[in-house]
Amino acid sequence: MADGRIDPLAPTPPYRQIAEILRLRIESGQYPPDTRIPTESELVETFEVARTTARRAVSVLRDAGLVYTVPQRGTYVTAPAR
Amino acid sequence: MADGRIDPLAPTPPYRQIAEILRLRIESGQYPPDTRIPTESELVETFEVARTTARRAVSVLRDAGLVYTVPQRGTYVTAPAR
DNA sequence: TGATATTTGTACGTATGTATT
DNA sequence: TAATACATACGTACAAATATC
Repeated sequence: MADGRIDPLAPTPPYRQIAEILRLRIESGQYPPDTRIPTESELVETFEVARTTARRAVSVLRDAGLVYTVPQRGTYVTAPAR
Repeated sequence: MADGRIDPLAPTPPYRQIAEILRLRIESGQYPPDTRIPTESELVETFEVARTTARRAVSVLRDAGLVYTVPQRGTYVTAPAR
């Protein structure tokens, strides 16, 4: 599940699969620092999950310090410390 | 809202109010280390909130390291480092 | 000025799975 | 065989702030 799709039946729950996919995109530079990652609605459409699940995936990245969320704006990739 | 009840209309959301109440109980010794705090169902009944909200309150304490959850057992007060 | 759309925040209810007691 | 308890997921609704027209 290296990219694009998740497996709803896999032992790893969808929210973690999505978090992992997004994490890979961040670390690969596909989502550069301070750029916005997909909105919750976009994640819902892309991965065909409920918004709750999409939000939870994002919260994993936020807890990990990989992204930061600006209310009413979006979620952005954390710029590395310099 | 020092104890017992929450205000669903207060600017501080219910899940944070509940977390704060539980935190006060822990820090006051009402819930000693390694004892179990109320179950999700008990929190639902006590504070009259949805289970999701009760879970969320507990997750705040868990993230803060104040409690630890044992799946299928319950959530317990973290013993202080010695 | 006003209306609309977008996006996140919060909360509700419900269902199923899994593990323990 | 229940009953208990947490984990995950679904869908839904409304609020608040922002952006856009």
